[in-house]
Amino acid sequence: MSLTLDPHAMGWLIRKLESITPLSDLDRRAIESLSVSIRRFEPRQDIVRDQDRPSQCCLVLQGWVHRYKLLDEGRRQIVSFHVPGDMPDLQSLHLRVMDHSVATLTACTLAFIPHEHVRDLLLRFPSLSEAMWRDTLIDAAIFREWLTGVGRRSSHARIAHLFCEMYVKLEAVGLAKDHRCSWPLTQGDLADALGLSNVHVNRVLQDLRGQGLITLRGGMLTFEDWPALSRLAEFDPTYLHLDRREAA
Amino acid sequence: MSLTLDPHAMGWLIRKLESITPLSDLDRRAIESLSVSIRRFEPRQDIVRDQDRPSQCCLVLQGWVHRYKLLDEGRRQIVSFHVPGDMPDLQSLHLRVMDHSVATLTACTLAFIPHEHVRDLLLRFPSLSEAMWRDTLIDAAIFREWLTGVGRRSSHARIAHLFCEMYVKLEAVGLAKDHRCSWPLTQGDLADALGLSNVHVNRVLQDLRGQGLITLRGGMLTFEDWPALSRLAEFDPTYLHLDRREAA
DNA sequence: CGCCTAGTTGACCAGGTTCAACAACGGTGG
DNA sequence: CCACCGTTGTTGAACCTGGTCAACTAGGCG
Repeated sequence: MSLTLDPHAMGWLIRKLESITPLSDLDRRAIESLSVSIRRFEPRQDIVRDQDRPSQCCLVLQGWVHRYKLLDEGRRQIVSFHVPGDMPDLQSLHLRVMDHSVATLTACTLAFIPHEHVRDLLLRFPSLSEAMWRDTLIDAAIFREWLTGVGRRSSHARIAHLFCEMYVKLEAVGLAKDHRCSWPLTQGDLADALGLSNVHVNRVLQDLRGQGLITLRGGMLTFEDWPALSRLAEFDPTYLHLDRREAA
Repeated sequence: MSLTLDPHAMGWLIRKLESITPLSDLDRRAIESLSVSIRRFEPRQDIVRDQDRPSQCCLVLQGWVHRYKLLDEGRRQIVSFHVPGDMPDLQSLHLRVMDHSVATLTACTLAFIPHEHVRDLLLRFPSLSEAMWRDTLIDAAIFREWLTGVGRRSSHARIAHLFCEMYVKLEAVGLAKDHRCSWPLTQGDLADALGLSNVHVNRVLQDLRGQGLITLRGGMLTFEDWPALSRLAEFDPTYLHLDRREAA
């Protein structure tokens, strides 16, 4: 649990930031020089809780993480999913009190970086400050898209949309290709993210499978017909604000 | 339309930022020294459109503004409402392409500040950079709360929650008190913000009026029973991250 | 006065929820 | 190796919140 230098761990963060903005060699080296402490977590374990005042940020190295809010009578709203490279509570840097919880979905490896170190880094490297601010802005853009989905999209489109979104995010950091990716969410998780009941999620999934759009089995998701699915979802990845220089 | 120095205009921004974080004299004077161009807008006029690449940020000086996304078949999702002191497209500073539109709700007065001036200001005053980053993070926190509402709250609670939220925001910049505030939204706007139909909004409003919780007439909203309404809404203002030093 | 927008009402309808029971799966311990 | 158990997934039936459509009313403004 001591602070260690682990350039391999920081590689995830570099790759993630480079998926949304260009970094200089200097930036990369600055990130690599961060001391972090690495911790393993069980599946479904809280990392930070609503009302906490964290003094460090976490970086996902392995596994999936989610953020959620709890309401009365056990109602839960999941507000985001995170994969390696993401810093799910970067915001705690400037928002003292947590207004939601962060927890693992699968078994995870996380790196923790004290706020002071991050603050120091950002003061010394304004370009990194910009990159991380940008990251939190993309986070917000995804919230807007989810809000739009829950507010105005059919249950079919909502589920399809989340599939597309996560695939594109995973692909951007090299964790998915060929329209296949791992899918560790339960139907209950999906329901709580999309404002549906788990029964209904189950029925829509069967329908999407029946239409030959996806295969979902054993924690693996395959897009059998990406064009049809993304059309059904009205999926337009602009809101993810990826920096696709290679696509030019 | 020329750039002018207008400390009075910038007063709104100062008041807004001070509602969420302390500012130094230096910070305040730096903001006041910004050159801005002031423009008036008609009600329901677009300010920035989806897919645009704005080169300036706007600051609301008068009136209400909203942000929205358009889907097929005329479906609309409103993702936020903004009041004087807010900078609804501050994010465009780091997100080149708009993923939604910004438009007025009422007649408005807006100040425009070129991105370069803002960038320059933030580089010279890291504390302002922090304050504005924090502002965008609170923006995101509000998205999360809306998402939770649309996903998991009843229509009654959703409407009540929005009433509470806007009142607290207005009160924080001195635009509301005594549980009364102006309310320029149509029932259709409310519906598109909350993922409901306007017919249903109409019925819920009548119900809230019937229960003696609110009065809503002639663009004026009165909370007749704040405790009951905020309880119904499960409203907890933590997510607004206001800096309530005076409340200590 | 007349027009346009916003608000209101009723009747009908449907997407999605709830409840309850059961099946499939994976991991654990005997 | 198998029996057991908890979790996740699946199914059916009844129900209900909220949507749709269509008509009508009330204000606000030129």
